[in-house]
Amino acid sequence: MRALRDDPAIRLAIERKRVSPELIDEVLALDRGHRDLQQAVEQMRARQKAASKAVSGADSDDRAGLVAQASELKQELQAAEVGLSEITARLNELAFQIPNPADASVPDGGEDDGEVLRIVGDTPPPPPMDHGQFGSALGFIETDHAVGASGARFASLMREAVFIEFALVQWALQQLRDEGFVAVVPPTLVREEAMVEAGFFPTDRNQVYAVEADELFLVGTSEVLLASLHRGERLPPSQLPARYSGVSSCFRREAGTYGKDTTGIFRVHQFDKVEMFSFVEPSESDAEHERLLSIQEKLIGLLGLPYRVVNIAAGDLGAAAAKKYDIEVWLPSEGRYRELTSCSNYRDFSARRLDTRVEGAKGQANQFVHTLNGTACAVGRTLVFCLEHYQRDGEFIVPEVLVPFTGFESVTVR
RNA sequence: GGAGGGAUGACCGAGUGGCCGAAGGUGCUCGCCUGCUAAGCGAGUAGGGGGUGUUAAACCUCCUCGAGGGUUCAAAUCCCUCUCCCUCCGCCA
Repeated sequence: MRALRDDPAIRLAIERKRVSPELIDEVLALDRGHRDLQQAVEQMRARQKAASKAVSGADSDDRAGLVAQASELKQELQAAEVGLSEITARLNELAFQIPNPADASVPDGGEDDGEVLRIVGDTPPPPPMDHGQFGSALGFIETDHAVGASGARFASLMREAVFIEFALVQWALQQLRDEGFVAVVPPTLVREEAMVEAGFFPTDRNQVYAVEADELFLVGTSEVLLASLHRGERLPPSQLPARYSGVSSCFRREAGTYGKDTTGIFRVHQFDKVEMFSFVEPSESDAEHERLLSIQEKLIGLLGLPYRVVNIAAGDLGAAAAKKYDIEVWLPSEGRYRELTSCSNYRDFSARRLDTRVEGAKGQANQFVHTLNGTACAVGRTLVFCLEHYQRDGEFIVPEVLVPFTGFESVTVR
């Protein structure tokens, strides 16, 4: 990453993510200074080592003098090392704030500047009830007690909704198994280290719940654990691509969203999600990105939901993503498209932090793998869309593909 | 929660202050030998950072023996902290 300091294109790609040029300048300057100092320190260390080595061969007459000499070099070395570690620490701190550069195919701009790639399906008018009202009427969504026990943005799913929830999970997992994904139920509490390596900290720290007493963090997505599956490993090329599907509850503080989506369960602190994660050869990551997207489109298509695909603009990308597609589904009660899934190519951003590499061909250096992730099924939110699109005269019709898993075809308001 | 034991290269395993980036073995690669197979013989075989170099080769240098810190002229080896694994006891299932 720092090796790409000389490529002006990279710099531009980073600046498109709304990073101040001053930060980049400072990092580059620090880097220059760091390397110079490192050279100097290494030379001193080499001399010191040589002096120290001379001691072992010397007989007792010379010994005292040689030790004194080595000792002196040691003093100088230590002084220089202090300077080096200071500059290293500062460099690291700043360098960690530099996001993954945006891909060339990513549009400029912010939240509203995403490029709509395609639109699939019709946009029906609002149903009689929005998903919250309908969910309550069906006895699917219970918030009163949940708010009392846990606070705003928490809810219980009840009755048939629970079976629909697990039907979605089961169905999605089976689809992914057919696509070659290895299913994983990972831990949802992780150490800080895991958050950093997966690329969430420091940037998204305020979105994460912390369990202070044990210094653990509740994951916002199973991606964190899936990423760590090959941490520190050098994979033989034959093991790639490696694809995993994770199921877990996800916890998000949703800081900074006060007043948004306060009705129903569109935006809650806790939800279940089936996630896809791929480790691939660097040359394969663009193709894999399209592949993950096509799986998402297939799943949403099978559920019969109308959607559009958006290529997210540079300023709206997270730190780790070089490129991201969101699939937004039409939410009839609001008369607009709302995000259901997203799918990112991190390239080697988190692979560097995780130290996950592929072995190079004979004589070639090992390379960092590329990692990608995408939502297969955000269960709660999928239910939201289904509650609006499958509302027929006060009756909820179970999407056809889920019926084998639920064992019932519809639910009537009681 | 209490008491011990451990973590070394792809793997097994030696190594209690300098000659250790690391014996030996297995595996793997290359070569030889053999009519195929097995056996045998010889050689090679860690990763990462920085630098010189037009790419590559090559070379220089530093770091890495679970992680981090300390002692020392010198640490795989001594001290401290942490993580993980194993055994025993307790506890809960």
